[in-house]
Amino acid sequence: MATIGDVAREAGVARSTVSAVLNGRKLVLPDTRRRVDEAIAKLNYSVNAGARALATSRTMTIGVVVRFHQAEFSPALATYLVAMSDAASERGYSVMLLTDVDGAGAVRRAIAGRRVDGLVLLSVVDEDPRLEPITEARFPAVLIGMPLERHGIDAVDLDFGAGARLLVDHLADAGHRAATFVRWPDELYRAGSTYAIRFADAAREQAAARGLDLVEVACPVGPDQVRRALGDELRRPDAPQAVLVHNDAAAAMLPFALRDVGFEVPADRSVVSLHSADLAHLYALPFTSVESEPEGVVRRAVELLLDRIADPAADPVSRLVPPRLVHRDSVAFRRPT
Amino acid sequence: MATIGDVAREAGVARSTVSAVLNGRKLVLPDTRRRVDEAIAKLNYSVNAGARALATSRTMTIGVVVRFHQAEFSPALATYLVAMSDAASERGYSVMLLTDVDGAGAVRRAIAGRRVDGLVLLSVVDEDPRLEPITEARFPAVLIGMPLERHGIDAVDLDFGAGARLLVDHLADAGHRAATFVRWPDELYRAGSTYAIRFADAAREQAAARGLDLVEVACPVGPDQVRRALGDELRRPDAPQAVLVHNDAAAAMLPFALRDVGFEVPADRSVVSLHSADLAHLYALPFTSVESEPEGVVRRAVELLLDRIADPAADPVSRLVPPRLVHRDSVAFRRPT
DNA sequence: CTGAAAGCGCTTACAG
DNA sequence: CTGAAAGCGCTTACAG
Repeated sequence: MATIGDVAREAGVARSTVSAVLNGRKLVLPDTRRRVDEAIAKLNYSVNAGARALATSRTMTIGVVVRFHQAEFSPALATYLVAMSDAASERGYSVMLLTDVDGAGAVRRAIAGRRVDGLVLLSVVDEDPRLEPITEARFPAVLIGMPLERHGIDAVDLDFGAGARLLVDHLADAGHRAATFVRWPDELYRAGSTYAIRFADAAREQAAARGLDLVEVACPVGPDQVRRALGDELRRPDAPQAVLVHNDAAAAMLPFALRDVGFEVPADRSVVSLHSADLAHLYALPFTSVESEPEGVVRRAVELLLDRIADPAADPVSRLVPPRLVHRDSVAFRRPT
Repeated sequence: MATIGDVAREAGVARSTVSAVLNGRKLVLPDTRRRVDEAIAKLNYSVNAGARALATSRTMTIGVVVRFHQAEFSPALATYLVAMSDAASERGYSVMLLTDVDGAGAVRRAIAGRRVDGLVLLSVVDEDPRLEPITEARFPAVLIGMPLERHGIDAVDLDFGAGARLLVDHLADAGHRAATFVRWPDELYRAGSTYAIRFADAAREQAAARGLDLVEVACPVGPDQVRRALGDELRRPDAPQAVLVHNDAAAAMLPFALRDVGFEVPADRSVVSLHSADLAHLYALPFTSVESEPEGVVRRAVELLLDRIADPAADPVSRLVPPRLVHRDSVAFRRPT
């Protein structure tokens, strides 16, 4: 493999001159630049990223720390990772995958080995143990997720609170006065899942404000159990005419549960949901809904991280990505009773 | 951040001595080693991976080239990526994500920038354009997928042919003489999807050998269309009593399609399938089946790659991971007619 | 067994 | 505008 020295020799200039044209610095005579470019092409030269990293102490790679969490909906993870890599490479960065059951250890090692310029943490929860090594080293990082206590670390996430309000308003605007709120299992809230908590809190508050009665149902785990639980709930004689869903498994199974009990949407039930965009696509979910925005969230995260790398001392920033309501005619208008 | 020089000074030895203990070389007096270890602990030193890479010309990272393919079942991708990272880090390697619509370009750049010691290509198809830059540079790489022409590149994949034979045998052993073969859309075969082709070829051959009539149904794309197509097929009066599935969307929708037409498994239909392990888990698929083995395949791929990096001149190897049949009582015994 | 020296392939002041 | 020199943080022969 050719080195910068080979190119310099071929072009009859100093290595620093080659470096100058490589880095697009001015102050190189057009003619010299041309000779260097020719030498580069002739030798098929390409700069050694590692050597450059050592000289500049910038690796031009960001680490993405994925939390290993069987319980959650993993299919969406690939979308986040690919989007991350795409967004990063647009800005000249590469992405290194950091997986380890011991997330804090992975973070610590990544920082210590100086293999990355910054970190993106996926699926951040409240009291996330991965935050400590970051604050300790004052290392550039951004959280995807919005824990209550961010310890001065930048964070970005979909605005789940606003999403909940959008959905509740949509039901209330259509004249509904009560809704079944199908939500995640209790464990998820206890585990500090920030999006689940923010959605539920906002949903309750907005429902109260709009005079919508919320009947909460915590879903079990596992497709069959979910389907059965939904069926039982739908069959209840005093069940509300509307369903508000924040639970990917439930959103996926609801069409089947509705069919099980012979209900049509929106004739028998109005349904709104907030769920993963991947899930919606995979199951072709037919509900008016707010969907996660992996590309938007990830793009913001990468922007924030590069800003942070550029200016480590700037004030910490938290960014909520505004949710969008996608209409799919799953809500019927009810006359106020 | 402390450097090796700081440690050497602290311990009162030469930098080369620190390097020796760092790399576990013998020939360091126990006492010296102890002093060095103490200095390392005191300074919280950790070797700079980039500098080491430059000195050794081994980056200790492998690149994974993911092909961006909306049509396929992406949810499984995350499992492959995480498994890859886990397997790599067990061996002291990191994983860099290489995503680019231009796969060949991504490969070329990764090789040129010397950011990785080797490459793993995901979802390889026949005539895959990413192979050329690899053979051209004689760069260590392994394919996940088994294209007809491997150009001397190592490859590993689940043995889809053996999987097909296992399933066909299972039906034939149970006395079935005919089966509906629900397979992928024609485009996938035309696109050179190696697993689809190998499964279909082996299924046909084994079915012929075992006297099992195969009625082929190429599934459409999209959950609703798939479900409808399956329902139509099941309702056909002359349809076989058995169903052989190789199509993830169909496997996922089949339980619902069966319910749509009021069929029980295995009473009304015997079903066997080969599908993604992630899919099986996500939908809790109740079929006797062969499942993809992401962890096994990925682990083998990483092993092969590290072997290749260690010995670039060794003969190319192709490894088929043996499939396992998981029994779920979805096949009924039929008396020979 | 330990240490001084050269080198990995770059970049970046700094003279000229 | 160009080039010689030092340095980034390691490793690896090679003397001693």
